[in-house]
Amino acid sequence: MASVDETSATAASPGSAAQPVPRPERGSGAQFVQETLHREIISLALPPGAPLDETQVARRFGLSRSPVREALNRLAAQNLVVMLPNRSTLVAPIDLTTFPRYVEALDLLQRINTRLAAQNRTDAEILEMKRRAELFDDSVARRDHLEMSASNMAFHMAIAHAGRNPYLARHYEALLDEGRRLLHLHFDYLAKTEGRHVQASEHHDMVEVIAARDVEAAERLAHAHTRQFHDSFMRFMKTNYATDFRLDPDEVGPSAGGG
Amino acid sequence: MASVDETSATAASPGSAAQPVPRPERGSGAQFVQETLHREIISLALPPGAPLDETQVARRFGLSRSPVREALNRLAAQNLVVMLPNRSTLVAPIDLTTFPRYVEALDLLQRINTRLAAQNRTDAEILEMKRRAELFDDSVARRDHLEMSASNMAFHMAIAHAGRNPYLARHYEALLDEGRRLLHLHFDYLAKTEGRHVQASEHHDMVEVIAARDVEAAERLAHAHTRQFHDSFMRFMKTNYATDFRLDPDEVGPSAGGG
DNA sequence: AAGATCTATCTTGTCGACAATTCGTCGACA
DNA sequence: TGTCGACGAATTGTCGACAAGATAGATCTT
Repeated sequence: MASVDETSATAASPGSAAQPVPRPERGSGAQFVQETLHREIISLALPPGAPLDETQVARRFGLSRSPVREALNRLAAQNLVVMLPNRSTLVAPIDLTTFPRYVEALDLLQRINTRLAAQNRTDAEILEMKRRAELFDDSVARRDHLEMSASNMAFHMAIAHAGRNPYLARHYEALLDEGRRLLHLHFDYLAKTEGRHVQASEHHDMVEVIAARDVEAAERLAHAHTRQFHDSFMRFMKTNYATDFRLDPDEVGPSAGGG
Repeated sequence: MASVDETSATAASPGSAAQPVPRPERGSGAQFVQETLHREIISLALPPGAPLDETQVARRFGLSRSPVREALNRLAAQNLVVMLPNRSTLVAPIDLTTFPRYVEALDLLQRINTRLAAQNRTDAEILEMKRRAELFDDSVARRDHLEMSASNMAFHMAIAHAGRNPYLARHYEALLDEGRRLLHLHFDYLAKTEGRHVQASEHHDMVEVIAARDVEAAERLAHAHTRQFHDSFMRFMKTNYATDFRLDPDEVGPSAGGG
C-alpha cells in the first residue's frame, strides 16, 4: 500500500524494497518506524482509533519493542497517537466538532507566517517557494494524494521559514501536519464525487505578493486560502456526514475580515 | 553563570538541586523522572547545556534506563532537551538571539487567547482566574520563584481554556512553558539588583476586562502584559550581558491579528 | 437466567545485558 | 614537532525477559 522510500542506502543493498523487513541500521530503527507510521496515519491507511499494539508493530518491523515504543512516544508528542496508560495506544481519533477551532488556529498562524514572509523574504527563498509550488502542481497532476499533502505542507513551510520566526513556524508546522489527515479525508471525497477543484494558482499568487513584499495582500491571500479550505471541507462534511454536526458557523478568523 | 553540577549526586547525598530521593512509586516511574527533570530544567537548577547521561540519571532515580529514556524523549518533544544521535543528550541551550522572535510569538498567542477568553468565558472560569491570580500573588509574596513561574503560567492557561480553542491553547502553553526559563533568569536578576517589580495588579486587571467581555481591552491588556515582560527582560539583558546583543528593536507584535 | 466474581490471557512498564558507535588518548611516522 | 592512525573507554541503541495491571471469558451465586 504505502510506498517504501529507502532512507538507508547501505552497502550492498541492490534493490530490495517493499517488504516489511527494512534494513535495521543502527540508530535509525526508531526513526524508520516513526516515519513509516507517520506516513500511514497521515494517509489514513491507519484509520483514526485503530489500535497500535507494541508487540505487533515490533513484529511487523522486525524490531524489538524498544524502538517501537520510542517511535510511539514521539508520535504521541505530535498528537498523532494517544497512549492510554497501562492500556493500548491507538491512532488519535479525529474530533470533527473541533474543526472550526482548528481552522481558527490555522488561519491565524497562516496569516502571521505569510505576512512575516512578505516582510523578511530573500530572493533565494522566493525561488524555493516557486519550486515548492511547482512540485505541488506535479503531485496534483499525478493525483498522488500523499505527495499532494506533503508538498502542500512543504510549500507553506517554505513560506514560514522565510518569515524568520522559528516559534511561529514550529506551531504552524504542527497544525499543518495535523491537518493533513483532514486533507486526505477531503481528497478521497473529491476523487469520489467530482473532479478535483484544487486551486493550484492560489499558491503562485501567494508567492507573487510575497515577492512584491506586499504585506497586506499576503495576509489577505493567506486568509482566503484558509477560507477556501474551510468552505471546501464544510461542503464535504455536509454531503457525506449529513447529520447535524453543529459545526458552528463562526467566521473564519475573528477579526480578520478586510484587514 | 552559576553552573550547578548535579552529575555528582549519588545515592546518599542530599544535594540542593538534584534530589536523589528514589520514588518506589509503581506504575509511573517515567512520569516522575520527566516531571522532576522538567522542574529542574525550568528552574535552571539544571543549566542550559548540561549533559544528561542516561545511566547517571537512571542511577540517581534508582531506575533502569528505559523509563529515563522515555522521559528524555518526552522532554525532547517539549524542546527542553536536545538528544544528539548516538551521543549525549543535554539540556536545551537558550538562544537569546531569538528572544525577539519568541516575544513576537508569545504576544500573538497571548493576545488571541485572551481575546477569545473575553468572548467565551463563563462565570465559573472567571472565578478560576481570580483564584489563579491570587495564588500567583501568594507565591510572589513568598518569593518562591518556582511557584511564581508555575502559578503565572497556570493563570494564563486558565484564560486560554476559557478561550475554548484547544489548538491555540496548546501552542500558548508550549510557549509559556519554554519561557519559564527566561522568567527564572529574570527572577534572579530582579532579586539581585533591585526590588521585585512584578506587576501583580495586571493579572487582576485582565480578569476584570475579561469578566466585562471587553474584547478589545482584553487584547490590549494582553499585549501590554507581553510588552511589560519584554521591556523588563531587555533591561535585564542590557545590564547583565552588556555586550551588543543586537536584540533588534522590533515593535512587539507588528500589527498581526488586531482589527 | 442475570449479575457479579474469579481466572486466564494479553499488554504494558521496567529491567539487565549486549553490540555498535563515538570520543579521548596514545603511539607512530614524516 | 606536527599530523595521522589505532586502541580503549564510555555511552547509546537495541534486545529478550519478567512482573504488574487490565481485559475478556468462564464460573459461581442469588
